[in-house]
Amino acid sequence: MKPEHQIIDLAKVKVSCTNCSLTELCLPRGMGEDAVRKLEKIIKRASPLQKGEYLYRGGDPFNGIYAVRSGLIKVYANSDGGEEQIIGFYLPGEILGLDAIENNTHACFAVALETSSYCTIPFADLSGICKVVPELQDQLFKIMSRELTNENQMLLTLGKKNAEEKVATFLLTISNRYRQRGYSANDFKLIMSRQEIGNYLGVTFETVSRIFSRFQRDGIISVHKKYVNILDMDALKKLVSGCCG
Amino acid sequence: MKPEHQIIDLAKVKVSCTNCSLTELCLPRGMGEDAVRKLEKIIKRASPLQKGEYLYRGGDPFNGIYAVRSGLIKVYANSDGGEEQIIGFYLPGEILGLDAIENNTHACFAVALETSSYCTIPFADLSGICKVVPELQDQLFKIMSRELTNENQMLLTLGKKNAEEKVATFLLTISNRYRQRGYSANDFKLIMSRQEIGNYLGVTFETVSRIFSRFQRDGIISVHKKYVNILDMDALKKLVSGCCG
DNA sequence: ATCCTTCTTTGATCCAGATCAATAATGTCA
DNA sequence: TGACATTATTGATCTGGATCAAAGAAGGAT
Repeated sequence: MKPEHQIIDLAKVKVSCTNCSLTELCLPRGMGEDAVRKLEKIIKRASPLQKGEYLYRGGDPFNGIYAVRSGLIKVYANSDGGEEQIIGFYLPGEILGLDAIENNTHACFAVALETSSYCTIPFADLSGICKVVPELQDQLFKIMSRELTNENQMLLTLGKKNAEEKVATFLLTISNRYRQRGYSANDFKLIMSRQEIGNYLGVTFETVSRIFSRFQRDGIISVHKKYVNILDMDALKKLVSGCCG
Repeated sequence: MKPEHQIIDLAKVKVSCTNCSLTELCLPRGMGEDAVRKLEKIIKRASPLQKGEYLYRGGDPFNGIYAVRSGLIKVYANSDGGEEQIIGFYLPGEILGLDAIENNTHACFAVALETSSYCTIPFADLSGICKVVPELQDQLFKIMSRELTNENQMLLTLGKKNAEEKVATFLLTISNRYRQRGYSANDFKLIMSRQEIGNYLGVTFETVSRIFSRFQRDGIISVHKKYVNILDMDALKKLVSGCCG
C-alpha cells in the first residue's frame, strides 16, 4: 500500500540544462539547443537547501529568479497583522521569485520543506541576458503569464469553492504536477503538513484532516499519514467541477 | 456631500502616450522619450467600449495586451461549474490580458462597467517589438511582476481575512489607486455593484451592504448608494492590519 | 408619466467550517 | 530507551457569514 519513497525523491544533482531531466518543464522548455547552451552559461547552481532553510525572505534584495531542481519549496506572504498566507508549493522545474522583479526586493518568503536543490538565473542585467539569448525573453513572458493564470485559478478556488472542493482541487493539482514530472499521478507523498495545506486553501488543518478522512471513507482516496493513493480519480474530478459539472 | 461625478470621468480621448496624462502610471512609466515615441507607433487606439461591451472573452485568441485609458474594466474567470470569480477591476493606466500570453488564448472575460476607452499593444511579434523598443522588455517584466504581487496580496485577503477586513482592504486599495490618478482618495464613486464587490472579495452582497452600513454607523465612512466618503482613514487602516497592527 | 427590472438595505434563520478539547501517532534528541 | 515536542485524528460546540425573505430605491424603456 505504501508507495516507494524514491518516486518523488529527486535529490540527484544535474550539471547542465541539456542533461537535466527537467528541461521540458523548466526554463529551457521549447528553446533551441543553441539557446539552451547559452542559458547554461548564465545559470548558477548552488548547494542544496536543507529542510527549513530559506531561499529568500521578505525584505531581501532581488538577485535573480530560481528554478527548483529537486525537493519542494514553500512560498508564503506575511500580512501586516503577522498572519501567513502560503502562495504556492514549488516542484522541480517550477520557477519562483518572479514577483520580486518590480520592487527589486522580495516581499515573500521561500523555504525548503525537504532537502531541495535549485538553479539561480541572475537578473541583474536582464536586458543583457535576453540579448544574448533572445528566446529567453519570450520564455520568461510565458512563464510569468502562466504564473498569473495559476494565481487566477487559485483566486477562484479561495473565493468560490467550499472546503471539500478546495481539498479535491488541491489533490488533483498535485497529482497532475507529479504526472507531468514522470511520477505516479495516483500514488504520492504530501511533503507539506495538514497545517500547510489548510493555510494554502484558506481552511483549518482540522477541516483538511476531516475531509481526507471523508474521502477515504467514500473510497475516493486512501491516506496513511503523508502518503496518498487516489483510488477514484473521476470522483475527485467531479467534486472540483461543482454540482453541474 | 455627494462628490462631483466628473472627478472620475476620464472619457476624454488622448491621442498619444507623450500627451497622455496616464503616462506616469501606464506602460511608458519610467521609459525615455525616444522609447515612448517608438511605443506610440506600435500602440493602437480603438473606439471606446460601451457599458456591458466585452474587450475579450474566454476562448478568444490572444492578440495583444490592453491599457485602460478611461472608465473601468472588470476581469473575471469562470469555473467548470459555471461560477464566476472576479479577478480584478482595472482603472485607467492599468494593463490587462497578460495572463493570455502563454496559451495564446484568453481564459478570462473582460467587460466594461462604464464607457471605457483603451489602447492595444499588439503582441503578435513581441520579440520584434522589444528589439525596436528595448526598454519595453524590462517594463513588461515589471508590470507582470507587479500583477503577481497584487494577486499575492489578493490571495492573502481571500485566504486569511474576515469579511470586515476584506471590505476595508477593498476600500483602501480603491482609494489609493484613485489618489495615484490624481483624484480624491476620500471621495469617490464605486462603479461596480455590491454584488460585484462581494464576488471579488469572496463574500455575499448582503454582507458587503451590512459592512458598509456598519462602517457608516461607526463614522468610518459615509455611503450614499454608489458614492463613498472616507471619514476616518486611520480607522480603516487599523482594520486591515488585523488585531495586532 | 408608468411599468418593470435591477440594485440595495435590513431582518430572521441556518449551517459549514471554526474553535475548543482530548487523544493518538510520529519524530527527535539525549 | 524514554521524555518531549510536533503532527494528525476525531468529537463537541460555537459563530461569522450564508441563505432566505421582504420591502424600498433607482434607473431604463416606452
